[in-house]
Amino acid sequence: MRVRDYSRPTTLNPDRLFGQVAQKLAVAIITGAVKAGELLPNEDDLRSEISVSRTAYREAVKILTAKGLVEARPKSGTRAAPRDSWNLLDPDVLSWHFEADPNEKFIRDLFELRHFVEPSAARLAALRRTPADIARIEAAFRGMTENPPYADTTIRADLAFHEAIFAAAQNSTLQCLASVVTATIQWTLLLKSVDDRDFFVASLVDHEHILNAIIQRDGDLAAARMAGLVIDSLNATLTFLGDAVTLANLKIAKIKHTK
Amino acid sequence: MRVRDYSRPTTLNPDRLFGQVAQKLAVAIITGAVKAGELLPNEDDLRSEISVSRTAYREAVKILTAKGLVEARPKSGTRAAPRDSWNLLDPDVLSWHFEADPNEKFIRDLFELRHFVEPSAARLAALRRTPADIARIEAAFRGMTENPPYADTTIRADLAFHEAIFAAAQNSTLQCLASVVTATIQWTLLLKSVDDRDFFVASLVDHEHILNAIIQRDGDLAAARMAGLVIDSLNATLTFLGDAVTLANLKIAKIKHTK
DNA sequence: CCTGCTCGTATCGTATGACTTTATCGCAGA
DNA sequence: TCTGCGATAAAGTCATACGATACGAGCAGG
Repeated sequence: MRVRDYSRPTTLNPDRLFGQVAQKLAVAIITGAVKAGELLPNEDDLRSEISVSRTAYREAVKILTAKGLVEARPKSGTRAAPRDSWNLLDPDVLSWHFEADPNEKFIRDLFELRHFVEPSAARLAALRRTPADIARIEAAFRGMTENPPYADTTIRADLAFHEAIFAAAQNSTLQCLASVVTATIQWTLLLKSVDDRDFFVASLVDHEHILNAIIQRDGDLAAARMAGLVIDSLNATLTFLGDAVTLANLKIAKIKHTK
Repeated sequence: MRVRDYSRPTTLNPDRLFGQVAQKLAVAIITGAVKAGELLPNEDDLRSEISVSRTAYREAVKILTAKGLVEARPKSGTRAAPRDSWNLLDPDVLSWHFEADPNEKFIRDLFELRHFVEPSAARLAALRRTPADIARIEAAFRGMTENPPYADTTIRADLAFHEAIFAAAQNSTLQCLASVVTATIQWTLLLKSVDDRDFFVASLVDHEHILNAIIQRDGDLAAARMAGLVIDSLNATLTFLGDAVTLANLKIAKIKHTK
């Protein structure tokens, strides 16, 4: 899929071997290429894909185990785990989903969760923000206005805007959900009708309103406007999601966009 | 701390060597015994604690890396990561916190997040529940009423009650936050004034109200009553949290309780 | 023919030693 | 003082070996 991944490098150094193996296996599980049955036999995998040692393979499996994607039992083998035991909120698991065909239910679930959480985060941010928080949010907003609509720096600024709001909420556990928000934003960028200037401008206005509400310490307003922004994003995303979306469509869309 | 851990065995087979090492290291990081600096040198740890091979040690480190607790860089060493890069919502990370002194800010954060999320989950459950969901929630509720107040089975039923509600909400990503709820419940049991019959009875009534609201498909009511239950839990928990709580106090409290 | 026991095999867990890669730090030279 | 190169330390990778055990196949007995 080769989606530009804006998430900071968390676990999987893509240049490290075990990270590559982990991602490869993870994608195989997420796409459903490997169901909830046996994993590709150790040695077969080693031999066919890239010849890696048992060490690298096992460390990759340990990473997947830690994220709930596989269950290794002493002698029965290493099986892919059922979906409801995956740590779907793990940043790596979220980003691995970009390598698979878009799953409409999953994306809807993500937006639903975001819709529950991010307005609350905005409310807290309005009530608790420090001057430093304001500065950080404003800086991110400036990054969105001073760069071309869908440029790389603009997108990063957008993600930084939302992360800064979560940080301003001063709740360490809530902050872990910022990765859910950034994931939905990336899904929107990927799925919505491309080069949509109107959407961009409207989104910019939404962001400004949120920023102002936070500056004014108006928690309810910040929450309401954040909720509105989430709804708008979801709608923009769903324009594409209605049809059966596959990697093939997406590639076509991206090609159209670039040329 | 030796808290009875009610979370289902996720990653860390406690009988497996790498799991023990991972937990030991994780607790050292969470308690702050290891700051955001170097980890205990590889060989030292191997030699002093339990002599484990490099294999086991490295696999433990990989688990911690996957959960964001440590960052391993080729030459600079394996350092404990700053707290804001931990996956605090990971079930294992949550349960490892029970091995450390209670951190009031952290527990408040957990409750705050729960207060944002669980009422929404209850609302969705009321709107989307299937007959099977109802049966599951009812079974859990019966488990709470038909057993002695703070018995093991009762506590498990309590946790099952909340998990069943999340399941009924039919949102895979939301469901991952059920572990946050179960963690707060365990913190409550650990911290509140023990053998508090009044609290138990009141809690039982709250649970019944929530169950009825879900049966009646009244989303708003279910959400409101769930919010109330969360607030009550928090208050019961904070009666103890006001003072400086240490493992020592807790042990005393538990001893008092048992004799 | 069916049941049950035993043994072999596959696979994970653990251990060990050696070699490679990479990034940091310090030294030397400009 | 600044620059750059090399020594070095730690993680990463590989190969190999052995132990333990769950599962299944095959054999023996009813």
